[in-house]
Amino acid sequence: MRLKPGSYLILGMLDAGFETGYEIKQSVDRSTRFFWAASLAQVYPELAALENDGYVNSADQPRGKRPRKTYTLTTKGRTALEDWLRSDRAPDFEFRDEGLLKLFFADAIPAEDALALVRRLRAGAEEIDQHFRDVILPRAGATSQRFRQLVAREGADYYAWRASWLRQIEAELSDEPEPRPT
Amino acid sequence: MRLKPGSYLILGMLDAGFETGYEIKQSVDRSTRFFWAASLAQVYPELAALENDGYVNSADQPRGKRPRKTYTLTTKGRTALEDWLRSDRAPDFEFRDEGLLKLFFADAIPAEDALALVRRLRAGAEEIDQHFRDVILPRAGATSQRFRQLVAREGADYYAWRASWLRQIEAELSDEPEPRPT
DNA sequence: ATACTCATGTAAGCTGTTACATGATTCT
DNA sequence: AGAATCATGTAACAGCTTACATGAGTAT
Repeated sequence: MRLKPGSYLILGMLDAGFETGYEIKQSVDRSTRFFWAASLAQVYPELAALENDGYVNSADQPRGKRPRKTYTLTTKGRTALEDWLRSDRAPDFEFRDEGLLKLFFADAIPAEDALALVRRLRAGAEEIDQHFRDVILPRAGATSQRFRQLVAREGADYYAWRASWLRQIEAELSDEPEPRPT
Repeated sequence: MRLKPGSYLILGMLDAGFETGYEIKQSVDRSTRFFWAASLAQVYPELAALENDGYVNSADQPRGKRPRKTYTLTTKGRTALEDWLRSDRAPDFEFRDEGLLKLFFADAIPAEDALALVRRLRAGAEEIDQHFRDVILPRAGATSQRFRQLVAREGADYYAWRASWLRQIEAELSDEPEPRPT
């Protein structure tokens, strides 16, 4: 099996000490989701495939009567993770940002509607910025993992930058009220 | 049919004056690809579906013996585009950035390998930054579409910001050489 | 001549999503 | 008692990619 970025996400989370599919998904939602998301329906089959190919081992560790399956990296899995981190293959990047797409086409609507669009995008960016400052940064500050903190700061800085960029556009657009017909 | 962001991408490109599937794909590769990409095998069937549902009309306009099919927006299509631009439904955003994912897990490898990773990411960001300055910004400057210029500037500023962010991380990591065993 | 660009499409397959299905444990 | 959280999976479908297939026009 050729491993894809999502596979490495799981190997990395296991290496970081998360043990079950459920925990991995939680951790993803709390940390990597802004640059790499995953759903449970992706995590469970991927764990099974990774076990099948010898990258991870599993053990049944029920809590009471609630079934629970913990996974650990095999040597092969750990090596694969390190090789990926060291490889210089150009990393995938794929951004799908519907907000920017709308902005790109905003010449098609009247200036006041375009201004409203910018306002909505600005509000959205501010909300995420706030979330980073209230939730994600403090949580990252609590770990000792240096790079995890770094990446959290990157996200925070990006959304702060984006919000301020949109505020500026908004100001520019507001300052030139469209010429009203007399 | 429920329209997805990719459908609006096509409606927007037609509205902007691009006429054929081939031209739309070219324009996407030159402009929106950094925040919304599309492949030809996506564009052609989507155009057919949009025509089927009355959002666009097509006409055969061969160039010599080379077949060529041009599309134009119908009133329904133009209205759909405007409604989308005006709607306040929270826009999709999905970032998949393998570089940041690697960085996030970089505590798993020795400091010097992590530094090499940062260097590679920095070089990648600088390359895209350069591409924006050499190719995308000048091209956008040539249009009269204000928002198109704005979005190009956003992309350029983002990659410039990202490159400088990575340069700073690189400097910080370089300044603390790992304690060598005596 | 040869390679590149213009131009349109199909087929097979991979990836990922939402919704479905189930049930135990803990908190209020 | 009821809601939220823990926990694991499957099924159907949506969306997109790569590769295939074809051919005309243009520039070197």
